[in-house]
This record gives sequence, structure tokens and C-alpha cells, in this order.
Amino acid sequence: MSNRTFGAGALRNGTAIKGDAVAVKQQREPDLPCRRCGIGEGRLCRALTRGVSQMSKECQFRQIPCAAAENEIIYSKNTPPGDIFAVCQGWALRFVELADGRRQNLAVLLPGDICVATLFEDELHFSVQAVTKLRITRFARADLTRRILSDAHTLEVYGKACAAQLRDVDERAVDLGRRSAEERVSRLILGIVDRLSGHRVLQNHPYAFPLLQRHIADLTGLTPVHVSRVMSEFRNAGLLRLTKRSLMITNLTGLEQIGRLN
Amino acid sequence: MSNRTFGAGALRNGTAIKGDAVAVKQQREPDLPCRRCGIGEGRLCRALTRGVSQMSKECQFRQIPCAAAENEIIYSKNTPPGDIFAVCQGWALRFVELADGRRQNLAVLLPGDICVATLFEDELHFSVQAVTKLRITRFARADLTRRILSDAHTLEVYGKACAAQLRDVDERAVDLGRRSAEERVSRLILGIVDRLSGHRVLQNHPYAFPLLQRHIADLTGLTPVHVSRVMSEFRNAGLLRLTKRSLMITNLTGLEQIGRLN
DNA sequence: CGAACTGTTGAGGTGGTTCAATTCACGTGG
DNA sequence: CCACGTGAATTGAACCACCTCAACAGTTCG
Repeated sequence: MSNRTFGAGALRNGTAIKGDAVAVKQQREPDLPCRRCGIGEGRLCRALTRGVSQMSKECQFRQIPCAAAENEIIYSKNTPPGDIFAVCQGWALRFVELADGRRQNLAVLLPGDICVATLFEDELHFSVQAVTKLRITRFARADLTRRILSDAHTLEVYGKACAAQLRDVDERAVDLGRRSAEERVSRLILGIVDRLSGHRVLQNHPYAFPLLQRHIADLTGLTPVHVSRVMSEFRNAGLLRLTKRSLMITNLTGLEQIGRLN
Repeated sequence: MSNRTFGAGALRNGTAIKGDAVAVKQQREPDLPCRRCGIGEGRLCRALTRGVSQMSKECQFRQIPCAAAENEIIYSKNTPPGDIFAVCQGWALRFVELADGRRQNLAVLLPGDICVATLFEDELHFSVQAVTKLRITRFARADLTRRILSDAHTLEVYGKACAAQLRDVDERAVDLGRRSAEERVSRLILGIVDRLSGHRVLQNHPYAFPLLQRHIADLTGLTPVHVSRVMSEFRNAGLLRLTKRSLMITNLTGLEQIGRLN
């Protein structure tokens, strides 16, 4: 496998930032984390942070590494977003919560993801919450727009990232509007593992999977109770095993057939 | 009202193009339709087509006006999209159809709308179908990317358009995942009329509304039968009247309360 | 140990679907 | 002019996918 899967818990190096005060200090450090990051080609945060040395001084990027605890709200809707952030390590959820407590999770954010379509918005309509402990890097919006204008390649990566984000939520809308509970859960799991594995999903291979059933419920528009039933059904059918936040798909084609992915 | 509502059927001027062959011929005409178009400020197609005279020759835009019949498929998924198009007149739907015939409409495209987040995609995951007779204008992708790179304002309008498209489908996903049938239908209608009216919805004012109940059903994830029941309920409650493709909201605050918009 | 949270399982309820029949509007051809 | 066909909308009756409520087990953590 070319892409490493998300490591279970432990941070990869000793430079992890523990809080905002430390993060600001780190901003000046010469060897920024992004330089040593294993994020795949074609991701926006990689395009922004690699090859910087060849560029003129004014195209340099301010990078502010931050950390977040489990369940911490990274961004709260209807507040000025300030910076754009990329997920470096851990899982997060983009979500909307209604006045009466109903909640819809719109997307799972994995390492390398940026909420990018909102670069020019003054207020976002969603919030972002950490699922696991999180490491993120913040970028100044002005840096990003300047870079896009100066570099056709960055514009293309930015445009592709917008398109990918739209495609993802379009798929979610189709699932929510027109697919059964079994299809939704199957497709959600396969979609996440597909991204985790760099599009090479392996059978009988353990993948870190920190989502709780209530997270899955709010992603699929179901109740946690019904998610439990569907997962039990999958488990009893020998399709997958999910224990201790580790997912093993034991019958990949079976799971894909349920999700109409084959 | 600052914005005219979509005129019922008749084309606004005599230069409408009837087919592709004619469209290519029109391409050379000096007075392009976009110059005389009433599309509002802040729309991407307007930013692209106004102020061209001051720009250098290489930033000029090729504009190909086209027409489409009712129900015609404008773009079919998984084919190279070629051009980017803007809706000039009429209504269209962005949708996904599954192998077994289930269909989810993802967005209503009104005059001024462009499927813009897909500028850098080689294959789109959705299709587009005309609801009414349609007039669209096609732009070459290369022209658009060149313009974005050369003009910070166009980049901003482009970015805002991407964000608006994402916000729209996010809202749809929340509706589909977490709202009741009544809420979905109410919000859909109010959202469309809000755009039609330039964000100044009037009570007891007739708006062109060419969507059939099956279109509404595929937008809200319901069946046409249930949409009929919800619409009857709204009608009997004195909230709205919808006859001959013309919608009149007779109790705006009541409809907004059902949709939790107030 | 107890508190809090996650997941499981059962029983009953409901919002929306499915199937089917009927009406209505509209266009078309005789 | 009417007869006819077609597609949209309406309405009723039965059904089912998923929800709600509730009890309970397992795990983690202070």
C-alpha cells in the first residue's frame, strides 16, 4: 500500500503542539510539520506547502499548527472563520445542528482534507468538530488567494478540491434521499475506508475507525438504534467486524453489493 | 421588485437560437446576448461577460448561446463536459439517476446559475435536464481559467459561486437527512422563490413555478403521491395556491414556520 | 464502586410508501 | 365539434422501513 493508514492514536513525531499558545510559538520554527507530512499528491495542503523554497518570499505560507481534543469544536458556524485549516492527523466531522437538537453530519474530514469551498465566505453555514484527538494546520486566507492567483497549478488543485467536496456531499444527498439504511451504512463505511486506504481497500485488514454509531447515525440520517441493528446485521452476515475502533472488512464484495457499488 | 421573475415561456428577444448549427453561427455576432441580460450583480456569468471591452484581446470570452427543449438532457454524466454553461432563461435540474431508476434531484438551476465547482473535472457525477424551454450560454473552460488567473475579482466571484453551490447542497442534505416531509417541501418552495424574487419574497404575488410534483418529489426524497398530500395540506391550510405553473404564497409566515425558517 | 457513555435488543408506533382507481387538463386527429 | 390518448394530480387502503421508548449489558474512568 502506498498510503499509510491513519495511525492509531500516537502522534508521529515529537513536535506535536498541545495548545494555542505553543502553536503561535511554533509558527516561527524553520522545519514546519508540513514538510515531513505524508499527505498524498494532489491534496491542496500539499500543493500549498511543498516547493515553497523555490518561490519568491511573498508566496511563502504562514502555517500555524494546532491541536484539538476529542469532540472539540474546531469551528462554530456563523462566526468569522479567519483562517483556513487542513486536517493533519485524526478525524473530524463537518456538521449542521438544528435549533431542536437534530444534527446532520455532512462530511468526514480525514488527514489532508480542507474545507476549501468556503475560502471567500465571511460566515460558514456549518460547524466542525473533532472526533479523535486532532492535529490541524491553519493557513491565512490571503496567502491562499495570493498563491492561487500566482500559480495555475494551485488554482487547478483548488478547483479539484472544490469539486471533490461537492461530489462528496452530492453523494451524501443521494444516499439520504434515495437509499435504504443498509445501502447508506455500507456506502459510508466503504467510502471512508476507500479514502483511508488510498483507494485500495483490503479485505481482512484492520483500519482505524474511530466513528461511534451516533456519528454514523448523524451521517446517514438514521437513529443510533437503527445503525446498531444494521451493523449487527452486517456483522452476523460475516461482512465486517468492528471492535475497539478498529474495522476489518471480512467480505468486501458482499459489502459492496449491499451498497450497489459493484 | 428589483429582479424580474422568470417570464412565462416567451423569449425576451428575437435572437433566440434554435439549434447547434445556428448557435455556432451566432458565435461571431458582435452584440452577444449577455450584454443585454438582466442577471444580477455578483453572478459569475455576469462577471465574465461584462467589462470585457476594457480587457485585452486574449481575455475576451467565446460565448455560445444555445437553446434546449423541455425535459431535454443538457449534460449527461460520465461524459467529457467540454464547455461550462450558464442558464440564461428557464429552469433546469441537476440530478443523479441510479441504475434501478431511483432519482435524486440535487439542485434547481435558475437564470444566472452555473455548475461551477466542476471547472477542473474531466467527468461529472451528475446530469442536467431542462425543466422548461431553456436558453443557455456556453463558455470555454480555458477562457474561464485564464480569466480567473488574470483577475482577482473573477477569482472571488468564482469562489463565492462554489461556496454557494456547496451551501445549497449542504442544505439539501440536512433536509433529506433530518427534516420531515412538510419541512422539506416548505423549505424547497421558499428557497426557490427567495432566489426568484431576489431575496424579497412577496405574499399574494404570482411567481412562475414550472416544477411538477414529481420534480419536487425527486428534490425532497419523497414520492409524488406524498408530495401531492403535502401540497394539498398546504393548500387547505391557506398557505399557498399553485395553478397553471404559477405559485402564489397566501400566508408567508405560516409557510416559513412550517419550514422552521422563522 | 458508581457514574457516564456506548451499544444491544425488544415491543409497539408512525411517517411515508406502494398499489390502484379516479379525475382533470391538454393536445391531436377525425 | 367531439373522441381519444397521455401525463399530472388526487384520494383511499394496506403495508413497511425506520423511529421511539425502554430496559439492560459492557466498558471506561474518576
